[in-house]
Amino acid sequence: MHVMRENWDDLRAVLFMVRHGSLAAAATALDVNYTTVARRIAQAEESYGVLLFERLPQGYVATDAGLLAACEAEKMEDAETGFRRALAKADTRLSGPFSITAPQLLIAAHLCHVIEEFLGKHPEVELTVRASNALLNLNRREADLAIRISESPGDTLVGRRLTGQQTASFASAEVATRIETAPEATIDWIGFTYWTKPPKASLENYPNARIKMQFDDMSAVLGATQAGLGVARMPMFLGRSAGLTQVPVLPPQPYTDIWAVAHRDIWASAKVTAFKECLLPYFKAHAAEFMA
Amino acid sequence: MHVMRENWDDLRAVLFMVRHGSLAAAATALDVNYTTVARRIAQAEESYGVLLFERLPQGYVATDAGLLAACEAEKMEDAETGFRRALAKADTRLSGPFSITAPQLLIAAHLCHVIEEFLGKHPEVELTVRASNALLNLNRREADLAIRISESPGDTLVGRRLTGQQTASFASAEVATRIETAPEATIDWIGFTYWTKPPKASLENYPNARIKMQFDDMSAVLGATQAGLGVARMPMFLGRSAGLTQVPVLPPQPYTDIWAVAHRDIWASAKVTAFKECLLPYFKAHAAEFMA
DNA sequence: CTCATGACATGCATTTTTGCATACTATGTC
DNA sequence: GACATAGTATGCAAAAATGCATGTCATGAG
Repeated sequence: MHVMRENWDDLRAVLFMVRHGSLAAAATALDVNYTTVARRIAQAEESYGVLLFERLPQGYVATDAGLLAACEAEKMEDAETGFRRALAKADTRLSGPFSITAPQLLIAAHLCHVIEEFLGKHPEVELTVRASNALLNLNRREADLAIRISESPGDTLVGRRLTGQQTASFASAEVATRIETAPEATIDWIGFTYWTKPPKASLENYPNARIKMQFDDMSAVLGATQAGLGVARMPMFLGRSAGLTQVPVLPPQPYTDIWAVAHRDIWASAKVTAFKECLLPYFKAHAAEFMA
Repeated sequence: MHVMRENWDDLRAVLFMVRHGSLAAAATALDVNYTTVARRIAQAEESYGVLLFERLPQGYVATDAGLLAACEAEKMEDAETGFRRALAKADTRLSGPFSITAPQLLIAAHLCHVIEEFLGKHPEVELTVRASNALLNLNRREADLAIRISESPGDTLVGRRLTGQQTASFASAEVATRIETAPEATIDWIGFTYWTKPPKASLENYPNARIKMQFDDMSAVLGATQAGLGVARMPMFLGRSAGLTQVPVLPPQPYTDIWAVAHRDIWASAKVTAFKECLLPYFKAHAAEFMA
C-alpha cells in the first residue's frame, strides 16, 4: 500500500515552483536551497510516475500534470492555512507571534506610534511588521492584519475603515516661499510613475509647469521634494509628517481611504482585537492630519 | 516568513495518529518507525505552538487542536488523492500499477480466472490484488477497483452489478449421502458468527437440527464442511467451487448481489475498462454458478 | 504477585536529505 | 566575440531524519 514515501512536502515544492517560476525563486520562498526544490520535484515525479515539468533551456515549464498537481497542492495549502487560522482564532493569549503589514510610509509617519503603544501594553506579543507596498495574501496568512490604502476590504476579507484621505501638493519651505513670491515662474513637478504631465487641476492657477523628474517609488519622491527639487503630489499625511510645506499649486484632492483588514476568521481574535484598540483611537485622534 | 520548517508531512503523521490511535499503528500505516511518528508529532506541535496530543499513561490522546489538525489534514489528503485519481484517469496506458480488491473466497473460486485472462491480455500491467473482506476505502484510493458483495455501489462510488446470488446448504459427499439416507437423523450445522440456531427455513423439513460449531471466518466454515463435520449455509458459488454437494436441507435463499465498483473518476480509466472487459463476459458465462 | 503485553521514551549508529561549491548552457548586451 | 546573467545539474561533505535496541510505565491475566 504505502510503497510511496511521504510526499506531501514534495507537492509543496511543486506548488511553489509553479507559483514562482524558477527553482531559485521557489527555493527562496520555501527557505531552502534550490537544489532541494529540484530534488523534491524529481521525487514527486518518480512517486507519481508522471513528468510534472519539462526541462527546457529557459527553465522548468509545468506540464498539464504539473499544473494539476499545483492546483491540488493549493487546496492542501488552503487546508493547512485554515488550520493555522483556526488556531489563531482560538488563541486568546496576548502573547506569541503576531504579524501585521502596512505601507512603509504609513508606518514611518503614523503606525510606528500605534505599534509602540501596542507593544507597551502587550510586551509578550512577538510582533512582526512587514513594511511593504505589496498586497500580501491574508488568506494565505502572510500576515494576520493588514493596514491598506484601498476602497474596501475586498471580497474575502473583513475590515474597518480607519480614515479618509486627501492628497495635496507639497514642497520644501524654500521652494514654497519661491512659489509664493513668484507664482508665474515655472513649477517643477516631481512625478510618480506613469505621470506624463502635471495634474490638470494645478494648471488652472499655475499653468507654467512641467514634470521635472519621475520616480517609481514614493520614498524617492519624498526625498527629492525634501531636497528642494520641486513640488510633488502626495497624501496629506505624508507631506505633513515629512515636514514639507503644503503649497496651493494643487488644491486638496480626494484620495483612497485607509483600512484595517484581516481574514474573517482572524478578525475577532485576541491579538487583532487588542491591536485595533490602539489603532482606532489613534486614527480618531489624528484624523485631522489626513484631510485638509 | 518561513521560519517554520516544512510540515505538511508532519500533519500527515498527526492524521494517521488520530486515525489509528497509537504511535505503533500509525507508524505501520505510514510504513515508518513509530519513533518517527512521535517525532513528527512533536515537530508539528512545536511548529504550530500548540499541544496536539496529551501524553497519558494509556497513550496519546488528541486534544481539540489535534482533532482539528487531523480534520484539516484529511482535507489535504483528499486533495492529494484527488490528484492521484486525476492522474489515473488521464493514464491511457495499459501498463503500470493497477490494484483491485475482492473477497478472498470469490477470488479463489472465480476471479483468479478473470485475473489470469486480464494479465494474459495486458502483461505490462503491474496488478496488485488485495484479497480482503474489509471494505477498502476507494475514495482514499486503497484500491482502483473493488469487487464487492453488496446491495449497491454506495453513495460516492459508481459500479456495475455483475450477478445476483443465492445461498444454499452444502455438505461433503459423505454427509450428503447420510442426510439423504436418514433425513430424520440430527443435522449438524456449521454456523457463521452470531448464528444461534439453524436457519428457520431449514427446520420445516429437517426439524431435528443443531448448531454443532461456529466460526467467524468463512474459510474455516468451508474447511469444516469439506472435512465432513456438518452442513453449512454458504453462497452457491462457494459450495459448488469447493466441490461440496448441495443438500436439500435449506432451499436456495436470495443473497446479496456482486458488484464491481470504483471511484467515479477512475471508472472510465483505461485499466479499469480493460479489466471490466474480462470481468463482464466471465460473469455472463458463469451466471448459472451463482444461482440455483 | 508474577508475567506478558501494549504504549511510549531515549541514546546511538546509520541512512537520507540538504547545502555548498562548481560546472554547464542559453540569452542578451556592448 | 567577450562578458554578464539567469537558470539548472552534480559531486561531496555536513546536517538532519530515521531505525533500532533498550528502558520505563501502566494494565490485565492467571
